[in-house]
Order: sequence, then structure tokens, then C-alpha cells
Amino acid sequence: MSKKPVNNFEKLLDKHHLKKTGPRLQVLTMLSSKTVATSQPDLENIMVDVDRVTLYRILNTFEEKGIIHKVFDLNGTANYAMCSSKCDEDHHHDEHLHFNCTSCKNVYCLDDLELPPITLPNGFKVQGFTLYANGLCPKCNQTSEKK
Amino acid sequence: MSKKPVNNFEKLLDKHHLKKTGPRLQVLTMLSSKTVATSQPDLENIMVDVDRVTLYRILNTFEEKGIIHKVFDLNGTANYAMCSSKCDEDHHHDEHLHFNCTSCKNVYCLDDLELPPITLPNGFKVQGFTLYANGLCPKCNQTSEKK
DNA sequence: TTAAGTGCAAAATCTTTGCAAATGT
DNA sequence: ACATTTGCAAAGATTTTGCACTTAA
Repeated sequence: MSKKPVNNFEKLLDKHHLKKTGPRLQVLTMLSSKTVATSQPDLENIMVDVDRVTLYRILNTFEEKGIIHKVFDLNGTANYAMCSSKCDEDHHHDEHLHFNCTSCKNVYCLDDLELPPITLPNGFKVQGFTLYANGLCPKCNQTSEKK
Repeated sequence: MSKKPVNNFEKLLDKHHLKKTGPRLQVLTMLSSKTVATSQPDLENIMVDVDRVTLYRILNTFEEKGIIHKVFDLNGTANYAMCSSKCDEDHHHDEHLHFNCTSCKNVYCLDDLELPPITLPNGFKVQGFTLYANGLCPKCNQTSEKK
């Protein structure tokens, strides 16, 4: 008989038939604690005890399972963030706005924002949208406004 | 006295105080001939006589000067396309829709499409938008429709 | 017990840097 | 002639692969 999940992260791993290992729980804890998407290098620096290769594999697995999603920042670096509850293995609900702060470089996932419908020229069959905005996030904007 | 430009590409290089070299003209010819953005690896395969490093440097220079712009595809690979006439050194007009075809992998720059305005939550100061759509391009869509 | 996951070593890529030779003006 | 640009070699960085050891179930 299998061990009972003791928290949400363990439940999440259970749900996707993934073993509840230390590195995986660390990744989940890390990503959940942040409101911004985190790059692989950043995660690597934070979780120094986890092998880099393991991190690559965990991030790939999580992305395939729809646990996290990958968003590229202005430099083309992959950043990872927890998926909203609407995501599953078959369909990623990552059609929300991603905001790249040009000052602090953080990537914000603005899940709640309502996006206006966009129509494409005839012939194009759209499967999904990804929308990025860049500029100053509230924190950096505030700082730059101070006299 | 400087050599007279014999075509638009040479004029373009002149305008940005760049020497009219073979590799640079090749890049301009290549990118202009395509309606889709081209990745660095693709360019590399086509222009086999040009050194890879030279290509990197040319693409960087052109991007800085506002001659081409860089767009990342679904895999985070950089793709390059000629800028519209609205681009200059100070301001890139690349806020148009980029379409990634999931079948042929081509990246289309849909310059002409009218984009609806998008409002962000308070505090965010937007400097620019980048919008991607993915799905099937007209060519691939057509093929898949045939019975 | 055993399939899945991890860590290490090493390969394969991708990108940047330094410098001498070549080239445009 | 001279500053720019190129090509080559080599360094650095990033990502992938193979395999033996470990661990969750």
C-alpha cells in the first residue's frame, strides 16, 4: 500500500503518478513560493544540492504532465511557473499575459487578465496564443517614480 | 569618396554606416526573400560559406541597428526577420503578431494585423507587447484538410 | 523487489571571446 | 592606409545522453 500524501505537493505528484522525491518537492515548493516565473539557472543556484541534470529532467517531466509551464523571457531564457488549476496533461492553459520587467527581470504570470479576442487572416488555424508585455513591474515602477 | 550603393540592401547598410560585405548582403537577401522569420541554425545551413561566428555577429549588429528583429519561437530559438520600415535604431516596431506553425515550424510576421488594446493591472508600466499565436499556417492547414 | 529517479561523467550543442589576416572605403 | 569585418581556434555556457547507484512504493 502506498504512503499517504501529507500535503498538496505530494497529492499533486500522486495525481500524476510521479514519485514523491526530495528534489521534486523542492522544485514545487520553490516555484509555488514565487509570484514570478523562475529560470532554470535561478533554480539551480537556489537548489545547490540538486544536480543540474536532475533539475532539467524534473522541469521537463513537470512540463509534460502539465504541472508547470514554460515561458521564455526577453532573452529567450526559459522560465518556469506553476500552472493554474485549469492546466492538465492534454491542455495547457497558459494563454495568459506574461509580463517581463525590464528592470528586475522578473516574469509575472497575470492569470486573471481578460484577453480581447484576436482574429487572424484567413487560412490560419489558431491553436493558442501567448502574449508578452514588457516594461516596469509595480515594484520597479514605484521606485523609479520616487523623487 | 565612397562607392555608390547599387541596390536597396547596399543603401540600407550605408544608412547604418556598415560596410557592404558579402556575408551581410547574403543575410539581407536571405531574410528579405522569406515571408517567415528564419532561425540562426537555418541561416547557417543555407549560407554554408559564411562562418558561424560571423553570422552571430552580423545578426547582433543588424538587430542593434534596427535592421532586423529577433523573435523567439515555441522552442525558445531565436528567429530573425527584416524589420518593417517603421523600425529604427531607437525603436523597434515589432509589436505585431508572430505566428508559429506547429507543423512546418515556420514563423510568420503578421505586420498588418490590427491588435486590440490591452490594459494591465494598476502599477504595471507597459513599454511593449509581443504576441504569439501558434497553430497551422494556411499552407499546412490546407494540406491537412484534403481528404 | 523493482521500476523510477538521481547523480556523475562525458558528449553534443550553442554562444562568446581573442586575435591575426583580409577587406571595404 | 586604416578602421572594420571576417575566419579560425579556443573558451564558456547550456543541454542532452548513458549508465550505475539509490530510493520510493
